Amino acid sequence: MIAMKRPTIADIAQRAGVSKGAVSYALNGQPGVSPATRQRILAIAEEIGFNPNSAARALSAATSNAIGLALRRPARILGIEPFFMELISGVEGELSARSYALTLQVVATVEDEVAVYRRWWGERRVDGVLICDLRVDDERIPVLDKLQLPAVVIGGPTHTGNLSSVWSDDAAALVETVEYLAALGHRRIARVGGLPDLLHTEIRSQAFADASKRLGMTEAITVSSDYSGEEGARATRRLLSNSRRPTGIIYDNDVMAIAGLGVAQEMGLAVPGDLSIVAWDDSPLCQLVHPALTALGRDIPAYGALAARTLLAAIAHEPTASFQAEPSRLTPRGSTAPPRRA
Amino acid sequence: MIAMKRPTIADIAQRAGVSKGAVSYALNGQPGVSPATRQRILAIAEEIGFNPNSAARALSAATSNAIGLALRRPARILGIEPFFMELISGVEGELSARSYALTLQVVATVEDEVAVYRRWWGERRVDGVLICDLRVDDERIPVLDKLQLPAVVIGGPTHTGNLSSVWSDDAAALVETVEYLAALGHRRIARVGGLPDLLHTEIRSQAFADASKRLGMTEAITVSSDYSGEEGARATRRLLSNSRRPTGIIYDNDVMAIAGLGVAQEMGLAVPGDLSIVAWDDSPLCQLVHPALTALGRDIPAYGALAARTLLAAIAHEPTASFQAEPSRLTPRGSTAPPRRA
DNA sequence: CTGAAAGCGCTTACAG
DNA sequence: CTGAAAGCGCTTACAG
Repeated sequence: MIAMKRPTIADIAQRAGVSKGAVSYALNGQPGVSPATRQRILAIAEEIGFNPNSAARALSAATSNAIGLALRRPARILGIEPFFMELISGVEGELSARSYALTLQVVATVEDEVAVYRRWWGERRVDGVLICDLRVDDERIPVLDKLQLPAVVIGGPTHTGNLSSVWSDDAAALVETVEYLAALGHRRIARVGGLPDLLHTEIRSQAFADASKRLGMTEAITVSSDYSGEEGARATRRLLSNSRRPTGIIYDNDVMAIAGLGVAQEMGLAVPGDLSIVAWDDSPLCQLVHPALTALGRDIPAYGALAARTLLAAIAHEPTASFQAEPSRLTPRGSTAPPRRA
Repeated sequence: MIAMKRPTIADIAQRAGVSKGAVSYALNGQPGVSPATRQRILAIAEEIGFNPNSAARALSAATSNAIGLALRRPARILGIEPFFMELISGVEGELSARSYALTLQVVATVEDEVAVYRRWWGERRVDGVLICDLRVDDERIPVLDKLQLPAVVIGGPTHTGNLSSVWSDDAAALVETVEYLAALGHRRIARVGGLPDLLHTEIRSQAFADASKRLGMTEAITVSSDYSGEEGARATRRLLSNSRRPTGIIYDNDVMAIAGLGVAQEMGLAVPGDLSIVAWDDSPLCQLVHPALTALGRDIPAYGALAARTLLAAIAHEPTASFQAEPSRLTPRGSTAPPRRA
C-alpha cells in the first residue's frame, strides 16, 4: 500500500463537488451552506477520517486551541502532591469536550515560568494559561497583563490584578476546623502552614489566628513549611518538643500530615489520644495510614473544570468574572478526638 | 499605547534589508546567509523579542514540535502515584532544551487513548507519542504502527512491535529483593502485584516465582491488585489472615505498601518484627511513614529523559534502538528485618 | 550568498 | 446558498 497523504478539506471539497470554503463552513457549524450540502460534507469527512490540520487552523484563525499550565514546584514535591494531577484531570475533562489540548511545563523558578509564558504567547502555542500558587505580590500578574495573554488565576480572589480567578473560601474551612477542635475540648492547637508567601497560606494563617483567638485558645501558633514531608516532620518535632505541646495540629497538606503522624508515633504519642491531626486537601493518602486522617477535602477536579471553563470564556472574549468553588469540607476520621486529660 | 502586532520574519527582513528566506535561514542555523548577515538578523530578532509563530512553522515544516503523552489511569490513582509526575519532569527537561512542548491527556479507556492518538496525529498536533503501561497483548501497538505515528514505549523490551523502547530490568531488581529477604531468614514471603495484564507485572511475577523457588521459599504467592491503597489494604488483610501468614511482603507500588503497613498496625502486627515490607518505586512517601519503608528505587526523571531523547531521535528519523535504563536499586530502611521466631 | 515565489491547509471576507 | 481568492507566517526548492 502506498503511504497516503492525509486528507484535507480540498479532498472533501472535490468529492462533494463544492468549494473549500463550503467545506470549512460545514465542518465548523457556520451558516453559509444548505443543510443537504452540510450533511453530505460531514458524511464524507467522517468516511475518510478527516481531522483538520491544527497548524493550518491555528495559523488562519489565529488560535491554537491549546491552553498552557506551568507548574513551579520541585519534581520531588510535585510528584507526591495529588492536588495537581487531580486538577489536571478536571481541566482536561472540560478541554477535551471542545478539542482543546493542554500543554504542560514544569518550571524551576518564577523567571523560568514567566519566560515560558512569553515564549508560548510569542509562538502562539497557547490561547491562554492557568496560574497556580498565587503570591501576595505576584510578579506574574503584571507580566501577563502587559502581554495581554488570557489567564485565569486558580486562587484569589484578591491580588489577581485584572485577571479572573476561581477560588474557594479557605478561611471558612479553617474556621470550621478550629471550631471542631474547640468543640472536642482542645485549647492548645497549632498549624503547620505552607509556603508563607503564597496568598492562600496568608489567608489561612489569618483565619487561624482570628478563629483561635475568638474561641479562647490559649495558644495557637503557625509554623511555616514547604509542603515536603521532611519539613512537616521537622515542624511537628519542634511543636511536640515544647513543654506545653499542642493537643491538635492542622497541616496545610496531606503529605505533611502523614509525616506528622509518623513523628508522633516515633515520639511515643498516641493519635488521637495525645495528639489530634487534621490534614488539608483530603486525598486517598489520608485513608492509607492508621489511624485514617481527619481531613479537609474538596472536589479538586471540579475546581479544575471551573478554572478551564472560565479561561475558555476569557479566550472567547466572553465577559468573565471570578467564581467561587465550594469550600473544603471537613471529614472527621480516626485522627481526631477529645484531648486526653494530662 | 497601541496594541502592537507581533513581529514576524517579514518585519525582521525589512529592518535587516534582506528577504524573508534569509531571515529563516539565519534563525534556523541553516547555511545560505553570510556570517555578518546572520549576526545582524539574530541581533534584530533578539532586540524586538521575536518568537516564530509555531503554527506557521508547523504548517510549512509539517512538524508540530510537540510530543504527546496520554495517561490511562483513574484520576484518583494517577494523583497519588508520584511516578508520572517525576517521569513528566524528566521528559520535559529534555524537551524544553529543544523548544518542544508536551501535550498531556488523561484518558479513561484504551479506546479513548487510541482515539486520542488518531486525533493528535490527524490534526498534526504532535510529532510523536510516549506509551506507558505496556500490556502483554497491547492493542495500541498495531494501531500506532498502522498510523506510522512515531512512538517510544516506556517498558518492554519485548512485546513492543516495531517500536523502540526504554526499559529497566525489573526481574533483576526483584531477584535482588527476594535474595535480601532470604538472607534475612524469611521463608514465607508474598507479593502484592500490580495490574496483571501489564507486561512489567508479568515479568515481575515470573521473576518472583523463579527466585523464591530457587531460594527454597516454602511459600511465595502473588496477589494481584490495581495499585490503589484500598486494594493494597485488602490484599494485605487477606495475606495476613492466613494461618501460615507471610513474614515479608513486596508491594508493586509505594501506595499499596503504605496501606499494607497501616493494615499490619491495625492487626497488631509489628513491622518489621512480625512483618517485613518492601515497596517498589521508592518515593518520598516511603520515608513519611513510621517505620520508613525499605524500597526499590530508580531515577525516574532520568528514565523519562531517556524516553524523550529516544522519541526525538525517532521523530528525526535517526536510527533508534531500545535502551536499558538502570535497574531499580534496593534501599533498606526500617521496615525490613529478620523474622521474629514464632 | 541572496532574492523572489510557491506552498503548507486552513478561515474568512467579498462577490455573485 | 455558493465560489473564487486572499491571507495567516513560516519553510524551502529554484534561480540568479
